[in-house]
Amino acid sequence: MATAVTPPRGMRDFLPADKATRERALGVIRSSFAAHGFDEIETPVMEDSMRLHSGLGGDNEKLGFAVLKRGLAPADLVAAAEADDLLSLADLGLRFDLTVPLARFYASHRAELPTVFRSIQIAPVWRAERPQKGRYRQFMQCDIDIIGEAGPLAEIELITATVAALDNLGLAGCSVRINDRRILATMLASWGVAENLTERALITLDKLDKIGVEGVVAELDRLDIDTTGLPDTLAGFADAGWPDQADAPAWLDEAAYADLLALRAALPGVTLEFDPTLVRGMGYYTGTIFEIKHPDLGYSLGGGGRYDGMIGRFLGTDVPACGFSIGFERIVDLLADSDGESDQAVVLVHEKDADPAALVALKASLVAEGLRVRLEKRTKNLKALLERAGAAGYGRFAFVGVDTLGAADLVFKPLGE
RNA sequence: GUGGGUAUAGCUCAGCUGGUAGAGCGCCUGGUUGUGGUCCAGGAGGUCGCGGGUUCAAGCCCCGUUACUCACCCCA
Repeated sequence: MATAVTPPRGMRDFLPADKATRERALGVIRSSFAAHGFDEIETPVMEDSMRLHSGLGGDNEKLGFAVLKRGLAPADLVAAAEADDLLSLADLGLRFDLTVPLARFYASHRAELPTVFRSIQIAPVWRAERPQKGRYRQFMQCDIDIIGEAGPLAEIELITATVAALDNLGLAGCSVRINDRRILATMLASWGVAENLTERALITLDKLDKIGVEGVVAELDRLDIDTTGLPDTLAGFADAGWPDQADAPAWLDEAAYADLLALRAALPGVTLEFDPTLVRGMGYYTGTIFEIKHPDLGYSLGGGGRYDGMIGRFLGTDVPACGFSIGFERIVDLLADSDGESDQAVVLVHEKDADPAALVALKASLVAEGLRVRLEKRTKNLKALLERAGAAGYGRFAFVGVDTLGAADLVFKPLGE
């Protein structure tokens, strides 16, 4: 049974009903973004291996699928093994996100793009992770990015467009958690955390809502970080909300926090939650970071932030950039499968020996009227056939008999009875 | 990378303390119905994931392995 007819691990086939739901959702997201002035681009699914492993992808770099160089000889394998550098056998890799390719794209086409470029990317990415619920090895990301805007307008436009897309999908209850890398940096510095431990400390801090204050303190202790007084500070995070600026805690970076307050004021229709423990894994973020939270899920529906340093890695001169990504697979898992039957889609049930030319002519006349038409050979079990057609979105059916000469002779009945 | 669960017909799953492989749905055939979605009868379809072992005898017990799945880590 479990033969090799299943798709590759963590990757999926989509049946017609799933595909229809996905395409509908993609259409909503695409048009929502476009309405807010973003323009869609496309880049190759592979990038140069060196570029993917330039240190910008954080831990995701380790999860990249590498593509072997063509024409490798056994001696090449031996040499790579001896040098302990297997990655040298690959010159290409499948992209693990859409941000690194975008930075490459922008560096390549800057002259042809507007000063402030607002991009849409809706495309699959690949990560060699262990699959589980809501996690796949091939998945769609829906990214919008604004390149060339250093001010808060970028964040405001990104959050507005993303929230609009979620609203248009009918997804209720989502909120946006927000923080700033500068706040995190100042916080850790105020605790006296050494530079080389900040990454580890941030990962630990990120887990506060899962392992609690005691868990975080214990992990930080293990990193040899002085945790005196920390339990009180961390406990305060739980119900911190938006602290009063005049009465701000000592660890809070005032300038960065003022920027966040300005964002909140500019986004009155959006549920923005300030969360000083929001970290996000990507090392390339430099300023604001945000994540979409859904009350029913333990993982985020998307996220993003400002990455002002990244384009400069490819271009030589720094260009400010900020992006927001929707995790399409996690969104679509939440959407109802409400395909809905359409009266404009009809099924013609005919006998096995019906004349093909007559059937197709009949069908063509209905198609010309704007209907969607499927021919079905009559089976012994009509009920099953009709139920499947109904599930596929067809709303009516009619029998084609020997006395059916044209569309006018068809008697349509509703499906889904 | 770590840990748990599962693997039997096309699909969903039963299968007791080891003793000749089962159901429902779907599919096919004949009849019934005759503007038809009903019902009746019959039929096809399974190396029980794969490889070893224990036993007179293994779908069931033991070891290994692969795949799927859930959780952790991390992430969308």
